[in-house]
Amino acid sequence: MEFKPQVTVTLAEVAEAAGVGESTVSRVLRNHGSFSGKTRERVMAAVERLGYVPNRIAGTLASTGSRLVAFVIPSLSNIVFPDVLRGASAVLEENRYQAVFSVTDYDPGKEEALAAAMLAWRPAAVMLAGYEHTDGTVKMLRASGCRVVELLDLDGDALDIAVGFSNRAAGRESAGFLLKRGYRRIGYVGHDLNRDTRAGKRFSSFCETLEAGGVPLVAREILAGASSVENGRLGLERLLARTRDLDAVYFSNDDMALGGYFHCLAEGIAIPSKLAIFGYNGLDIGRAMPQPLSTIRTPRVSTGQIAAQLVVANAPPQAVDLGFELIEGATA
Amino acid sequence: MEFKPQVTVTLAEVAEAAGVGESTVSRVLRNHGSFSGKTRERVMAAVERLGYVPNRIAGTLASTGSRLVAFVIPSLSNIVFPDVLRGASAVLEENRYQAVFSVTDYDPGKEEALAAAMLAWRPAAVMLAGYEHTDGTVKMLRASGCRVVELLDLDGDALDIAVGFSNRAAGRESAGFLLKRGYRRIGYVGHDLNRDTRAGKRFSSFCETLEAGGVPLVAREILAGASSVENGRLGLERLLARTRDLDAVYFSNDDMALGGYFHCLAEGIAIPSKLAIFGYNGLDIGRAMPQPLSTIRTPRVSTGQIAAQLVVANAPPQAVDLGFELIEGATA
DNA sequence: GGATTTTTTGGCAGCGCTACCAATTTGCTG
DNA sequence: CAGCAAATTGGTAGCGCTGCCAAAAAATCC
Repeated sequence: MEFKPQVTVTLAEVAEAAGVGESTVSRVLRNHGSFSGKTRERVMAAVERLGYVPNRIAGTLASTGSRLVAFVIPSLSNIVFPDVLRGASAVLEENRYQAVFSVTDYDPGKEEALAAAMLAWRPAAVMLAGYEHTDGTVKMLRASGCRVVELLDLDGDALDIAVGFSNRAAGRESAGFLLKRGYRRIGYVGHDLNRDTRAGKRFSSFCETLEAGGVPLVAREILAGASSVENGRLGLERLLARTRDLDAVYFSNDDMALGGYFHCLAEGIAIPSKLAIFGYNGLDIGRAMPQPLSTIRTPRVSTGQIAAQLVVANAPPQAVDLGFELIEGATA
Repeated sequence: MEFKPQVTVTLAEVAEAAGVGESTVSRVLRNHGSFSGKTRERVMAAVERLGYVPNRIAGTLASTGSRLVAFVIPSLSNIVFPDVLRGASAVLEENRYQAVFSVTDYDPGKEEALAAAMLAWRPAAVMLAGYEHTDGTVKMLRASGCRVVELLDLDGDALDIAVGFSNRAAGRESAGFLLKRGYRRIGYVGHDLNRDTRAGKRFSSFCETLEAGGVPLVAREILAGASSVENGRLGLERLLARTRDLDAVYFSNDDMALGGYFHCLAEGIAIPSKLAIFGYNGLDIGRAMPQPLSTIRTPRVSTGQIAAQLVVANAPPQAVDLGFELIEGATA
């Protein structure tokens, strides 16, 4: 079946079929400029009859500004990014923008290569996670002249637009909450921090806050892989095997925390009396647990929405703090 | 900062700077055709010096075939689709293809509109979920001449390429498993089936198999919203409130099943002795549960990978059955 | 060394569309 | 009905690149 035909109908053919000029067809189709109702009908009839689909590649090349928005994201496994994409894509679709994406696997070098590939499409904007980019990436983005949006981080200097919240503040508040609740032997279970720099920021400010409170972190278990339920479970198991008497554990993410929760369930460790658990992200899943997860709810979808809105509106450079919400839950 | 400059360096400028012709630069950059090592160096130096980024829009227009792959997916909340994108994007990136996507919210009308918008970019292929498309969508895709890949379903006739597995078979095997285990009062908790037609197919063949086994479905609870942990919990609660003595419940998805599991935990309902739970998808989370979830593991990532590989290789029309795996788990 | 063959190279016509400008038609005013 | 403004319309030059072809340069052969 579908092999090579590719019988492309062009604007010129529509114009001829409708008996009008090319520019008239173009104006009607974009609903831009003026034309009579009768002309409009003739053109639309021809479009319909020929099954014409405008060629946006050609249109973009001929005009200025592309209605493409490029996302260069670290991962699709970490639910954060699909959530951001979801928020953004709804807004973009409404405004007839098109989203393109690629995945860096938290590798700054790959980010640079992919950003370059993206720029080749001359997007209206490039959206990236956070502030940690190679010099090459920064230079390229600066030179490109296209809008740059850095997402989900506010601890640093934005290249252009930034939308998100402070991960440091999130770490700080998490620690403050645990301190306030009276926990004194606190541990940490996390995934690879070198790659996920936002998790790294949360962790370091968490530790600082604990120290400032006179209750430094007792132990940590950092797993090489990605954030996952399985790793959370494994991490807590290892941590507890090594360190006795912990009374609370901070997890780098809700899925990790859920894994820890499962471990406690399986081992009969009472939560929170014997061990408290605190997560990060505020996934829906945490609310459905028998004991709602204590965590920080982050504005993932709205980060995407706001970012997209700013791009569509061609807003001036700015940093938008969407904040986050500490959820007390029942696990800490 | 970044406001309007957009100082675009063009191929012609690079050619001039390198003291060679445009086509020579083009050949060097694409590593296509022949040129001497010395020329190569001169060109690369000029590219470097000017910070030239090729314009793929122009390149695509001038050449034939676009290296863009369009995904028209129902949702980004349902983890299935990020997983598919993940598998596909890795393969596409390796082959210098670019992924573009948009989200239909399980709305066939929106699918048609978005597919049309996608086609305007003249992609090499369009990837869609399943076989249920409007006549308009089908006609458009057929006429477009671009490759069409239908994902995650094999119960129907493919337009061109199909990659996935049979949802009917999955429903059948799930039912067969529960029957074999001796469950006799079986219920169902699911999300909106009109929208998610693949879940609908699983459900109907599940019911047929139960009936064939002489043990028809006892009760069902179908929630309006999307598949989620919260809805699973709520759904099971409602189902049990209405129908007593169920001994097993089939959920439309693992996250729904997890919600059901949480409900049982909270209510002290013993699993599986008092109530068995069976899911669908085989998410990682199911393996980390204190009692591993009984479910069907679907090849989500590899569906994306294979689909992308076939497109990149411009393979002939075919249907690829990736199968699925029934995981016995401990909840049923 | 001259004749061929092979490798490199540059020129230029589009790809399908939009932006700009000028030409034409229509509508109104007095 | 002339006279002018406003609304429509068509022509056409690119947008930046690739593909084709022919010219030029280098390599090979007898």
